[in-house]
Amino acid sequence: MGRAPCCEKMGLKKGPWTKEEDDILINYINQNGHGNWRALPKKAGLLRCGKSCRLRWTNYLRPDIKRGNFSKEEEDTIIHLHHALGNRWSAIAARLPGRTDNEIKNVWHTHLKKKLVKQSAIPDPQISETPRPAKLDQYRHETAGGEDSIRSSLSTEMSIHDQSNSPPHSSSSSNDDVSSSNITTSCTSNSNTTENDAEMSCLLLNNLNEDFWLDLDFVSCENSWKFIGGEDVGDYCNSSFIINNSSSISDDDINFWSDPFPRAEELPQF
DNA sequence: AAAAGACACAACCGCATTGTC
DNA sequence: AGACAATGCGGTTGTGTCTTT
Repeated sequence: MGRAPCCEKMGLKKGPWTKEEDDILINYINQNGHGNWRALPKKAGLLRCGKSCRLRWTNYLRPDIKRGNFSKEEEDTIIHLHHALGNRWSAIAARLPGRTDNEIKNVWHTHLKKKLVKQSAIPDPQISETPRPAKLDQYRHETAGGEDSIRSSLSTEMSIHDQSNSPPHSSSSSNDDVSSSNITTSCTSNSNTTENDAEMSCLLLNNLNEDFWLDLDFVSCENSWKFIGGEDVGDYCNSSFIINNSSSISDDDINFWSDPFPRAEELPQF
């Protein structure tokens, strides 16, 4: 009945792996692939459970794992993504080639969380929400009057670009495509907005993460769209990128501001 | 020099999700 | 549709190492 408990069988070894065990596992996987993890230890001659083998391989022995200290850029990326995604370590790891979720989780708990608390003097180690909504509202208020109507260029349902064939909110196509840096978008006008409301809601799918749909707000800028924020997108509200009506956007189009929110003078004039 | 405490990180545990029959 | 197996994921723990007293 139910799932067989891991390592329950007598005689299965636990604890730190020895060099000999590592060598056996590496040699076996290099020759045969890992296939069925549960069956692997028996076939390879290891007194370990399959789960232990899988973790050892994915977190330590895999040849593409990058060892050593995290760079400043990697730390910044983790901080940004953690703000956006929370403790979704595997999703964060997908953005850091060669780093594992376990490693990122450890770095977060041992370094970055403390560093952030120290820097921001936030008393709660659970780094809190930034006061984004007020700033966003202020920015929206400041910019709303200068907008030309976007309706002339929008149909009720408009696709800016969708280079995948997946419909919005479809999440099945890119589960394993963590190496891709493309971001696809589809976009629909918000029927609740007024004629003068230059905002529209966009759904943005980051191909790096299967369910990383974000509800974003954009304002028009000539034939492009300027991202200004959105709901529940964490630090992505700090992002600035332009989506051209005719092209997809890539990671290169995303530039994180260093400040929590863009200052007015940093924004392009529409 | 030794003990105690702090830290870093590999590994484990158990629940959730996905796949298969 | 339901049961079971396999795998993924995040939280937690154990242990070795470093630092402080």
